[in-house]
Amino acid sequence: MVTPVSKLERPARLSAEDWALAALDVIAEQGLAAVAVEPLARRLGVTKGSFYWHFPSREALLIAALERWEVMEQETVFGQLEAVPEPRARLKALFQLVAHELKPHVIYSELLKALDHPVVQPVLSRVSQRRLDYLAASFRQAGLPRLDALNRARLTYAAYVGFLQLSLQLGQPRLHHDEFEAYVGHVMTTLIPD
Amino acid sequence: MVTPVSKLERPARLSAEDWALAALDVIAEQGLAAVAVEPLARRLGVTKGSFYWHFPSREALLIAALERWEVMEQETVFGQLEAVPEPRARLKALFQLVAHELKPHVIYSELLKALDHPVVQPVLSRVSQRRLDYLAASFRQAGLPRLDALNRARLTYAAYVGFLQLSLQLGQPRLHHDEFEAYVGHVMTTLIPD
DNA sequence: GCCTGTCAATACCAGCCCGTATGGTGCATC
DNA sequence: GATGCACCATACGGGCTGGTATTGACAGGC
Repeated sequence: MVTPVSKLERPARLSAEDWALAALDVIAEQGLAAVAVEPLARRLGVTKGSFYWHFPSREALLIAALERWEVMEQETVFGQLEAVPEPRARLKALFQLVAHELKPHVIYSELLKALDHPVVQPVLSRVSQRRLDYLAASFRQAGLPRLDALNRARLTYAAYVGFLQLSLQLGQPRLHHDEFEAYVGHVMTTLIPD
Repeated sequence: MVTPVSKLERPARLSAEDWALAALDVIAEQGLAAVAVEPLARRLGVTKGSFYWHFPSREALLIAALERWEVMEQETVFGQLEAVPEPRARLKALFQLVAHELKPHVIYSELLKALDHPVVQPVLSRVSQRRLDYLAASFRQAGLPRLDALNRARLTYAAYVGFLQLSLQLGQPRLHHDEFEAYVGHVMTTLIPD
C-alpha cells in the first residue's frame, strides 16, 4: 500500500505510441502547430524528460504520428465501403459517410492547413491521391468515360475538401438538419451520374 | 559625407499602410502565422521601434491588414464581372477567372488556413457569405429554382475552396495546360445549368 | 540483494517573439 | 537656428519553445 495513487492517476508508464496518439489528439483539437513537446508532456502528466527518451526530436514525433494516422484512415474510410458492390450506391454511401461523420476527417482537415510543413506534404499527397484514384474508379464503374470520370473525381474531391474547410473551420453554413439533408441530396444528384 | 547610403537604401519613412501591405505580402507568401513584428521590421529595413509607433500591437496590424484586404478583394473579384449581363456567361467567366488567375486568391486560401484566429474568422465569414450570395443569385438568374440555386452555390463554392487548397497548398494535381482546360470545362458543364 | 535497462524529473541554455521604455535622428516651421 | 513633431534605434524584460545533460525511481533477471 505504498502509492496506489500513482497506479491510478498515471496509467502506468508511457510508450512512444502513447505520445503519437496524444499528438494526433492535439492535431485534431488545435492543429499541428499546437503539437509542442512541453504542452504535450503536461497533458500526459509527465515532463519533457520522458519525451526525449522515446523520440529524438519533435519532428520524429510528427512523423510517427502521421504514419499512424495514414494507416488508420486507410482502414476507417475505405473499410466501410467494400461491402457495397454497386458503384452508384457505393458513391452515395460515401457521400453520406463523409457528410454525417466528420470526426474522422478532422485530422485530414487540420493537416490540410499545415501543408507547408515538409513532413505533412508527402503524407497528404499520398492520401489524397489514393482517394482520388478510388473516386475516379468508382465514377468509371458508374458509367462515366475515362476522362469524365477523372475530372468528376477531381471536382468531387475538391468539393469534399472545401466542404470540410467551410464546415469545420468556418462553421459558416451551420445548416440545420433538413436543410443539410437537402444539400447532401443536391450534391449527390448533381455529381453522381444516372 | 556622413551616411548618404541611408537616403538611398531606405525609401524614405514608412506609414501604417506600408506595414499593412507588407503584412499582406507575408500572408500570401508564408501564411498568417509568419506575420511577426520583428521579421517584418527586418524585411522593411527598420526595427521594432518603428512598428510600435504606428501600431499598438501585432493584433492591430492584422486587423488593419485584413480590413484593407477585404476592400481590395471586393473590387478585384466582383468588379470584373459586372460587365457580363447574361447569367450563364457570367458564371463561365467567373470560373475562368478563378481558374486562371490564382494570385488574388492566395491570401484567401491562407486566411482559410488560419480561421482559428479570432481576428480572421469574422472577416472570412463576411467575404464567404457575400460570395455565396452572389453565386446563389447567379444560379437563380440562370434558371434554377430557389433551393436548388442555393445548394448549387454551396456546392460550387466548396469546390472553389477545395480547388484552391489542393492546387495552391498541395500542388498535387499539377495538371498540364490542355488537361487543366478539360477539367475546367468539365466543371462548368457539370455545375452550370443548361 | 545487486545490476542493468527503462522511464521520468530537474535544471539549464539558446533562439525567437511580444511589448515597453527611452533616447536619438531628420525635417518642417516659425 | 532653436523648437517640435514624426519616425526610428537600442536596450531590456518576460514568455514560450526545442533540445541537452544529469540525476533519480523502479522494474525484472541473475
